[in-house]
Amino acid sequence: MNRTTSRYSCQKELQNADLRVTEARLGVLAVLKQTEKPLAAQDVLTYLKRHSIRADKATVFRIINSFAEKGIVVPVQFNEGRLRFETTSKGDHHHFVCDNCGYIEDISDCSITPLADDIQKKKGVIIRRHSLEFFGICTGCQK
Amino acid sequence: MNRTTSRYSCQKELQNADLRVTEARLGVLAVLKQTEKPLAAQDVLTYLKRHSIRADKATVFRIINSFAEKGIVVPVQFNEGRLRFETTSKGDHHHFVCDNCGYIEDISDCSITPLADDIQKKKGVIIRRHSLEFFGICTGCQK
DNA sequence: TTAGTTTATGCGACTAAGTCGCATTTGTCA
DNA sequence: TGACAAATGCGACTTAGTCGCATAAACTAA
Repeated sequence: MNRTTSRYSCQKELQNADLRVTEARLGVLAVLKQTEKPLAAQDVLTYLKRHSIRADKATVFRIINSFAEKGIVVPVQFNEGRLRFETTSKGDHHHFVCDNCGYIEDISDCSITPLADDIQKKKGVIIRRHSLEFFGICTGCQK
Repeated sequence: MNRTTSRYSCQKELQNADLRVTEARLGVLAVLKQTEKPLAAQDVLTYLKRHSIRADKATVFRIINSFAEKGIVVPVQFNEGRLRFETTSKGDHHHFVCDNCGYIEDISDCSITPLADDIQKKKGVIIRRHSLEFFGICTGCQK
């Protein structure tokens, strides 16, 4: 576990977000921070169980929702019938999802910001967030 | 009901897609074609009931899935915990969704195709579809 | 037009994601 | 340390979506 997922740094992050520090919240934050791909609530729950952190399903959902409200995580969806979440600390990026094997790859070299600015000007709306996902076949599944 | 949602044109479209023509399918296709914004299965079901077209929930899901397989509709997701669908006849476009009132606006003057091409080349993946949604506050909710 | 085959549908049961209320426990701060 | 507010566990619940199976309807060819 590196600096950004240490217990201490997670603790500070929760406090900065005005959230009480609990075992469950530390665990949820840690797994979301140390995992590459966006996680569904069920994945988080499994991780917590494996690390002997007691937390109910409802609690995990409540924690994730509170993180989302505070802007610590954002929802991501891959047409799976459930939401995934990832930390905002990863910065603005997008995803490629393989339709065949579910492989997820981050796409970071693709800026949408100018497009968003353009839309804001033309339509008069305020854009706070966007989601861009590409679906197709990964290199492995092409063989 | 105009030319593109007439019973006859829907009938032809189903036949072209190699799908049997049934009342339920005609109804689902018609409502998806004549509605501006993407619809959830429940919305379709409500429309069918209102038009006295008898169709079970499972049937509607099966119909929508078969349409998606044939490329007649594509899934759209707004972080709602359910999928919406819209006809592909609307062409490549994206959406702005108001976080406050749920208002949906089509964004058509925003081309992602060059970006997708770029990613395909760089990463070696094949991109078949993408989804781009903007979330924020619509003009009405800013007042 | 009809008989026969294939496919779609209705029904009901089921799963999985996510929510909610309420009693209890835990974190925080004075 | 004690009081209060907030978080949690539990269980019931809702909603999206799926599945199997018997029946009904659509297509095909004669």
